Amino acid sequence: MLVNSAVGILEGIAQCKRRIGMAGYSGDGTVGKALSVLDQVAAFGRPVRFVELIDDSPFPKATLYRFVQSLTNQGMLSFDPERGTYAPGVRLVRLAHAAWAQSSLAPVARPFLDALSERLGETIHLAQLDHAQVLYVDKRNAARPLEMFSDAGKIGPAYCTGVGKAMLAFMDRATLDETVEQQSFHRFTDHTLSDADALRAELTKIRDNGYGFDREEHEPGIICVAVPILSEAGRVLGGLSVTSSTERTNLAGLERLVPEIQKTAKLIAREASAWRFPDRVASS
Amino acid sequence: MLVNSAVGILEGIAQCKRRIGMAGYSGDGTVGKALSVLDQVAAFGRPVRFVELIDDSPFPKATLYRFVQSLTNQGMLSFDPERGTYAPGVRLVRLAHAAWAQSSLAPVARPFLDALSERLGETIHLAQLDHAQVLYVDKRNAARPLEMFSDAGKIGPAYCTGVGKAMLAFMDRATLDETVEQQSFHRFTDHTLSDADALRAELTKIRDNGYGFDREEHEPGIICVAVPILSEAGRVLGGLSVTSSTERTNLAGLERLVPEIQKTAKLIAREASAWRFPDRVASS
DNA sequence: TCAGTGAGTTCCAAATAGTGAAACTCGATT
DNA sequence: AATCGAGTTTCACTATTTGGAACTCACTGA
Repeated sequence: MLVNSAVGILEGIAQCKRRIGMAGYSGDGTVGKALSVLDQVAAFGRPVRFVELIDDSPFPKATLYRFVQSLTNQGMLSFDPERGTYAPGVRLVRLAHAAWAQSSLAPVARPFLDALSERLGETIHLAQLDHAQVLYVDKRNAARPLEMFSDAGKIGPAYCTGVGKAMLAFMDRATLDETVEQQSFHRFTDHTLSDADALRAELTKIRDNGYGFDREEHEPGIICVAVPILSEAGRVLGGLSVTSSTERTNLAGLERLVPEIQKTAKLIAREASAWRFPDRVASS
Repeated sequence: MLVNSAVGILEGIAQCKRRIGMAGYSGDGTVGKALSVLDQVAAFGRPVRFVELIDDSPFPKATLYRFVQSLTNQGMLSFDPERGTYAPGVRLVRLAHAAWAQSSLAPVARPFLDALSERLGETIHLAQLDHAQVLYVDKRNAARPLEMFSDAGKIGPAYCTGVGKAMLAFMDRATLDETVEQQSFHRFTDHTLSDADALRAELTKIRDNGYGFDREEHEPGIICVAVPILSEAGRVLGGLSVTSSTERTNLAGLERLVPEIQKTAKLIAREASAWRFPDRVASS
């Protein structure tokens, strides 16, 4: 299921480009621009030369050069002097540790995922939305124990994954519109929903049912069922999915797991809202 | 061993502040300033309110406010509207995945760590230097399989950990001086080396031996033996350590493992150079 | 050996974007 | 109703960023 994530990344870039192309990107001044360079480097998936960056950058040479310098000084990029290449820097790993521990559902959800995994014996994904993409923050694999960053941090398209659609289905209207706008609708398989209308129709069904499927939409032979993780107020916190293959089961088989999955999603949601950091002693 | 890392972080902040205090910090313009805010948020270790940030920030309210806004828009910080708190954002997790895969020793070292772990049955750490601190990029735990970001991304002090000292011992003179300069020499235990001279003497011994110990210097009862991972040119790529407790073994016991550990370090180094791994992890 | 090329780096005047004191909003507290 | 403090916005001032252009340097091929 995650095999195609490289494609997902490429789409991500394509999307970025489009946005950049038109009317000035992100909009957060110098900081936003510099961070877009970080993304660009990360998206290459391999150490990258300065020229490669300049080739499709909205910034003029000198400007890009200074960004890259700054980011390197800051440890956000690491520079290989022998090859003259840049890669995302280790400082990010330190920061991500904090992010994962504080801003992701993963630490809270861990025991529940463990339990669900043990009971179902299938591959489980815990995901959140990062911009318009699905970001996998934890995973349980039937076969082998999870592997560090190799799984967490991966991204995938929102419009054609179970978790993606489950999360989209429960978003508020404004955010949804914005997010749908940014989907690439690349046709991974014959079953991929290929336009916004088809997606919206599907989302309506998912909202009604409370769960949704991935019907080999991302990868042939791979199916999954997913539910949203919702806060008490109804805000989308993340998504939870169980993945299998058409060889091992079918949609009906997955559907039978829904109550179990929903129960886990509820437990995670409850724990997430309960998991308040010690409130500061009111000094007044 | 990692329990005290919060203290390490706090020291890190203290160091930063000192540098900021004098002659304008990092020096990378707006980008550097904004990133220092990111660090500040991450260092709290919990979601943090705007006031808490302003309390010890070198920036005026409005300026800090804009930074926080930009970072939040960019997904580098996530904002909890219910609580009014900021935490490092999930975008970092995505970026770190790329960093970990491309700029760290971890992917390359994985099979060797697995093998060593299986053979020794003790806790193993793989670390690199990030600025003046030890950054753990992978870990094997005797008891349970490693856990995602919960371990990778943690940081610790360089002057009182096995891996830290092993790496320092083999650094070139200039970088070493600079790095020693930045150590806090906080006394975690009675055994902690508490000044630069003691550290330098210890480093000389480690350089001569080719390996070094942590003699309960960071945490009472916790001992470890560590070796550097050196490129063919003799540059420090990282460090590898085996940790245990005084209850289970002693320094002599750990010392017997050295050949095994060194062999693994060599294998990792060879594989890393084969991958033509970037020489320097941190900035120049 | 010497132009030619292209990656990477530096320069500087013009323009933009960042700065920060102060004022304002809004909700909670007295 | 008045006070307080967190968070947000404003705006004149100015420091920073911008980006075209020129430069260095290593490499290539005649």
